[in-house]
Amino acid sequence: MTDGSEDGADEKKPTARLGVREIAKRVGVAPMTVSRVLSNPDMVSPETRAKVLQAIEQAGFVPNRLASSMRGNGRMIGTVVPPLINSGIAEQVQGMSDECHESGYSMLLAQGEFTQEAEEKAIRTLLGWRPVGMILQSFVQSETARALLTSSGAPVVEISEIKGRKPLDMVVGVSNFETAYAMTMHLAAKGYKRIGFVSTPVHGNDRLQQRRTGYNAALAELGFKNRGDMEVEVPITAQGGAEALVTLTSRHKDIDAIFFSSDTLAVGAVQECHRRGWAVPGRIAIAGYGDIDLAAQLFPPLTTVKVNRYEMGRRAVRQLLARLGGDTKVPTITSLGFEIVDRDSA
Amino acid sequence: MTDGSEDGADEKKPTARLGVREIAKRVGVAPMTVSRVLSNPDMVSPETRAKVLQAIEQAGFVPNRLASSMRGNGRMIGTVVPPLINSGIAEQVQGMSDECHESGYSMLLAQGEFTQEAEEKAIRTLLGWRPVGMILQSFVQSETARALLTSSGAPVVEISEIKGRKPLDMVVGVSNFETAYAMTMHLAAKGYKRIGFVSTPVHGNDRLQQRRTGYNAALAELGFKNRGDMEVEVPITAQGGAEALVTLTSRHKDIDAIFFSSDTLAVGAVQECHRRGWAVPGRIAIAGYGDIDLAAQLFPPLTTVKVNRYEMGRRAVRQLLARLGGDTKVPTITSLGFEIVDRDSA
DNA sequence: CTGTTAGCGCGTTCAC
DNA sequence: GTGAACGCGCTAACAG
Repeated sequence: MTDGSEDGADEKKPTARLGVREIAKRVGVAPMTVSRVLSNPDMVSPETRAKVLQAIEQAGFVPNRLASSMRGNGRMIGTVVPPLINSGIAEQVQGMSDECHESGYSMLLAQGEFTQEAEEKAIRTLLGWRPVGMILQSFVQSETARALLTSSGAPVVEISEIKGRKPLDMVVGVSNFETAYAMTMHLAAKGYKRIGFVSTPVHGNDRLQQRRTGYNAALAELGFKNRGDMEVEVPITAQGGAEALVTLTSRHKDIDAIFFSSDTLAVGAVQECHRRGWAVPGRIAIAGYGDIDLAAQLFPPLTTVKVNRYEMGRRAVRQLLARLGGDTKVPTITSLGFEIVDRDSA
Repeated sequence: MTDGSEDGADEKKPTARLGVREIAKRVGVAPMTVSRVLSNPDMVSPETRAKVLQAIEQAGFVPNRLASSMRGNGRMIGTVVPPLINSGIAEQVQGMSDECHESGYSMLLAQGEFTQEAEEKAIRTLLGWRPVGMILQSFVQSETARALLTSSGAPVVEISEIKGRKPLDMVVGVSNFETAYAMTMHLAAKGYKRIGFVSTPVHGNDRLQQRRTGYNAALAELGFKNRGDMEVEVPITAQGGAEALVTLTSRHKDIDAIFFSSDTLAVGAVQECHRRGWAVPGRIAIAGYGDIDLAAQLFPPLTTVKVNRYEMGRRAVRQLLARLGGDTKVPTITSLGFEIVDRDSA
């Protein structure tokens, strides 16, 4: 049944499946020895080791990590992220990926901006692979998902808002409230008195919610007015930013500054200003969030909130690995700093 | 040894590991029945099925895909991609991811721009997970890696240059040669006579190599000169684009157009022009590649080459799945179209 | 240092 | 429609 090409003899099937077993047979040692060469080379005598390694090389043998994982030696980290396009998430993924590979782990990726059901499904799928740890890009919404995560026993890092809801396990992030509060105050300090706020849809996104809250907290403290009419939600595209600018400036003739919750939006708005011949910040000041690569090069250079997304990704993985390494006093919450980068656009 | 908390009695360990076995026991059926409920529900009587599903739900059981994979029922696709930042690759990843999840597959991601050794290592790691298929973002360089891939038996899609080296298996992509040739001709047709070319480092990147070749082929056909001094390589950042603009314009006072191999670079160059008060395209024309979201919103709107990266990602996965589904006459090469988007910057 | 034994969770015969 | 037994590739634990 297996292969009809050779005689029925039981010797030397040409297609014998490659495994530690087969390698062991070829070298004349026990499978366990091969396994040790792979994971604890020091426990094997140099000569044996050399012979085994050579056989492995020559056979093109790649150890089966599925089997290792089943025996409790998993090296996979599962992660679910929002859409990569325009969002700055790409840098986080890069950071996670770099850190993972440097430590010999692989990264399983699931994507989507989530309804509770979709989030739950993604998490369920990931958990099916029995990852040794999970990294999520926001607080988990669904109760079922939280239960699943907990009972999986895998450590979890949420990259999210630092304050607020009780984390499932560990959190890495910045206080979005603080950043937005700080930027709003910064704009006020520079003399702007009518400050608008533009973001992508906040529903179900605790980071954006906190930014909006921070903005409003600052306004309240300053005694500035906002009956909700200083805020707009748009899709995360340059066009969205341009449209928000139009909406807000036509709604409020005297608006003098707009704080965008994403550099992508801010860049779009600046282009719209050029198109209309409006001076930035003369006619209207523009501030962004994220400090993307383009921000410093933009004309005029963009005032923005700098958060080190790449580092956030790395940290998340590092915390996970520390916990896995048995480090019992890994911090539950890691708050990365941020910076208000004051350039010319505001 | 397993758990010291309960009495030594052999009944009802509270932490009995959850598997089909355990679910089966709770419902009072055989493990196989549970398995069938999961994969071939129709083979089980409705009442039994309902009971099983309920037990699964209530226990929070997530089937172990590692085990399924070991039995030849894998649902994982491995992929190695260049850095996500600024590169437009994010859209491809999004496309792959969407298509994967819609079809019930998971995506294992490895990253890096590659030396041969790094590429080989990444591929080896991925193959360790026994993916049912692999998607690579360029032609595989290393002979060893090619051998590994081949002997793994997994179908492979290279997202790459369409023409040139013989593909390992399947290819999805555009002809970068054609696109660059077309854009260069387009610029010439609009009257530009001194056309420069800027790209990120082409070494080891067949797509960029083909773009440069296409550009040069067009120049030659047009009778335009380029002794290599009309070309510059810079990092893939907005700043890189700005610097390339400066380099090229100071080297050639009469240069009248620059074709950037990436929109990111072109956007940076346009900002530099604003800074210098140069009219675009009056003083110098700028063309990009990729048609990123910002391109259409840029001031002035960017003339660029549009390739549907998201769709490329989806197609790659679809080809893989078609092959896996037993479709024997899956095309080996899929060439997606492209479009010269003529806007105002050139 | 090396070999032996047992079993991870599931799918797959092949009987009933 | 259902169940029992075996094996996938690897490795922890214990001998030798």
